[in-house]
Amino acid sequence: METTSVRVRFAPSPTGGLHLGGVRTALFNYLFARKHHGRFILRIEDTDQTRFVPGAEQYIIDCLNWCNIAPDEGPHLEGQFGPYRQSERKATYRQYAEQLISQGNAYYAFDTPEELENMRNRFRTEANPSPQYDAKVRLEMKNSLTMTSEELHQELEKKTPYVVRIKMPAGREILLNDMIRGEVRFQTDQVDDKVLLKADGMPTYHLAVVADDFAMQITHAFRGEEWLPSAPVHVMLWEYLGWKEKMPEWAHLPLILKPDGQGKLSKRDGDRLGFPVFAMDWQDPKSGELAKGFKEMGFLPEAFVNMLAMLGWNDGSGDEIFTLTELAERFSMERIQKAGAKFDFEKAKWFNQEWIKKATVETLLPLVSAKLQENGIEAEVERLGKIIPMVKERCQLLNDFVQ
RNA sequence: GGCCCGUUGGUCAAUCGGUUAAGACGCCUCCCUUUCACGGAGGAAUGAGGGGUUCGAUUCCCCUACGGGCUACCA
Repeated sequence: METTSVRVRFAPSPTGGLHLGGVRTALFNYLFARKHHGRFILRIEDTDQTRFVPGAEQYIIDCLNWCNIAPDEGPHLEGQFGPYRQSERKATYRQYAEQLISQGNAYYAFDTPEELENMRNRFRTEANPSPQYDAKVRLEMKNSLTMTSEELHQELEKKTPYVVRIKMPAGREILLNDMIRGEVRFQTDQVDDKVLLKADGMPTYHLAVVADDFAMQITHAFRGEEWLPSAPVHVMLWEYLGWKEKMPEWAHLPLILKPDGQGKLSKRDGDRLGFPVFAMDWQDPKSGELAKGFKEMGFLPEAFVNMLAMLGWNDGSGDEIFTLTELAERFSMERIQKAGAKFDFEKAKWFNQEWIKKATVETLLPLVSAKLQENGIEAEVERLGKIIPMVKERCQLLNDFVQ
């Protein structure tokens, strides 16, 4: 049946440059789709109007194209599951939020930011530094669970700003079967009543992923490990909305860590240690600040993608140099590492060197001559064609040809 | 603090109860080479700690330690 075919999505927010971890998530989605002859979808999660950055969406598409992992469906393509931009699906989210409210699985909350702050201050103790809006406190807050229906109608009538929160059930255990981690269990009492619909009418990530993964018939949902703690919210939503049988299989990918020290790799680490963390150059339209990309630094896309695939995954053979097609053939979620991996720029350069050695003069020639031109050097094609094979053995980066 | 995830050399990592615990990057030594690189031959370097289970644990279970993530009307 058609409906059982694999559909996966890469769902970034258009908030800036495309980070290594983001590209790798996209890559694993792509590889999985190719391996299973499925569809790879790009969905733009632009629900946070305050963080929206113009140009970021096109930039993401450009990065995927450069990496040769172009999506099959997306905002820039035809597709029967659109729109592929969440800002354009706004109406559907509200509809689901209202459905949840009428079912008693969600509620209106009128607490102002100040009131929330007060609540946190009031409940904050040494033992509980960050109090949550959960079953214990929701009955003390200003929401449709604590108001009479008259009060509720009044507030709604007055157009008082509100959010919609999920009502997490009490005393339940939620079991998540993660393709990488196996069974993960959560107690519903430990998770708070997350906001589903914001005061501006936009959904939060939580509502949007579930609604869209359902609408777009996503069969396997891969995302970074930072999402694991909110997975129980998503599972509850799939259940509340009555789609539990259609819930995708989850996989939470390990993080890419700083080469030194600890923690997630950030753009700052790249600046500090002298390597890029974005796929391509990214210029922030506001500050004008330019962040270097692997492409501009002289990486071949084949090498970049190869390197990323091997960061947290291997096929068990010990081989390391693979084309995208070979990767797709050998790829399996089960062989993805559970622990985060420290990024090693030296190893990344080695991958590039291997790919430069493998590359033919024909593929290198236009790239090298472009590099030379960037540096104001004009070179005859014929001469270049002779020089490249002589020097490519000693080049780690495309930029090394310039010297 | 709570919840969740993780832990094999400096780094990426193989091993799916029995191995002299692969391989790669980096590092070191030597060879090749006018230099660098490439290539070749070697070398140093690893199972966090403690309990179990088992004839036998890196591998399975528990505890501890350590690391990471989350704890927003951000994703």
